[in-house]
Amino acid sequence: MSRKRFEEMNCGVAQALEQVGDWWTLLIVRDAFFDKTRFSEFQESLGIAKNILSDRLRKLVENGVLEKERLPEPGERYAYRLTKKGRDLWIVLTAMRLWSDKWVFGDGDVPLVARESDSQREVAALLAVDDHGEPVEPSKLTWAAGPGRRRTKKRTGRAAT
Amino acid sequence: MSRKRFEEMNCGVAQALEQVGDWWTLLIVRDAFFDKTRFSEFQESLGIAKNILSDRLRKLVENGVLEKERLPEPGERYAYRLTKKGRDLWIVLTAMRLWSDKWVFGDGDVPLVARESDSQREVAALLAVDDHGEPVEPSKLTWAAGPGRRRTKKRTGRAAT
DNA sequence: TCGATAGGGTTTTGTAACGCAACTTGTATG
DNA sequence: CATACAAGTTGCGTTACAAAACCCTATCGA
Repeated sequence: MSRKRFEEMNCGVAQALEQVGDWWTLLIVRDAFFDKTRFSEFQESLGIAKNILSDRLRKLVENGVLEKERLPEPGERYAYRLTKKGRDLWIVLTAMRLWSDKWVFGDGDVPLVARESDSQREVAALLAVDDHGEPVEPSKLTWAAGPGRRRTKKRTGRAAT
Repeated sequence: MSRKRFEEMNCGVAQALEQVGDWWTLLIVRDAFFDKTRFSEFQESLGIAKNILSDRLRKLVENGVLEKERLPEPGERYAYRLTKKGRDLWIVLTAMRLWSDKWVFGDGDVPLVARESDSQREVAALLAVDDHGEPVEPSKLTWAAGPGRRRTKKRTGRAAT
């Protein structure tokens, strides 16, 4: 049976998974942040099968996360670059990396840090802020329906965010 | 052959994917944030097959993201609750949700918002900060090797973060 | 006490997705 | 002309996933 799709789920997490929730996709995006642009660069770096890489790159381009550009070099050479939408995934990757730093690697075993290039200050955490940039206390957060909230068809009640 | 594992990749993103990068896993965690605790609650909410749910819950418990508690109720009743490690995934879910709000739903179609319970202030963004809580400029960020950085075995050079 | 019901799974079975290797295409270079 | 390389495509075998059916334990109701 085909893998279940999350498109119809009225939930941002599900939608993000739909576009980048694949095993390889986020790693390709991560490599793109490291200025990798070429098919062969992704392939070597990730050890991914070529047909899988081909498929993922195509989907990423379709979804507007990457853009494909033909290079003026000899032969059929392409560059895959992050779009604005793709660069906005930076925060997702950072959230995952910080979580792993804390819970998988632990202090002292962190393999990679992000720094502001001029000041060399390190990104230590992500802070939730409101629309004025004022911090919001994470422990006090609750969820509420937004303007685009749909009821699901089957159950009238609570869940199925 | 078997799906490639990312355990050996010395990269936080890969490690996070290894533990919660599955199609269903993050959605289960999301439901856990909505105070769902019971097998049947997850199943109804997600429409997931019972064997898959069983498998994912087991792995989440193994990885310390959820803990399984036997309830004093009649029958074999269990509650699955987020551990501290699991609750720390809040930031990852939020990052994905905000990304989708911006790039998939768009303004006005956001299905869900997070608010501080007393002030009702809405989480509008995530801000990268250094260890003093001072904001870091995202556009200026670069990556650097951390203390736990390993070289990969096969290629001596550049990549394989 | 015997069946019905419910939660929380396992087993079975089919299929889609994955992974590998081999092949293809287009363009340069020796 | 032969070779090399990038960027795929094709074919094929295996695996993991999904759906449905089944199972086990426990309580409740008659």
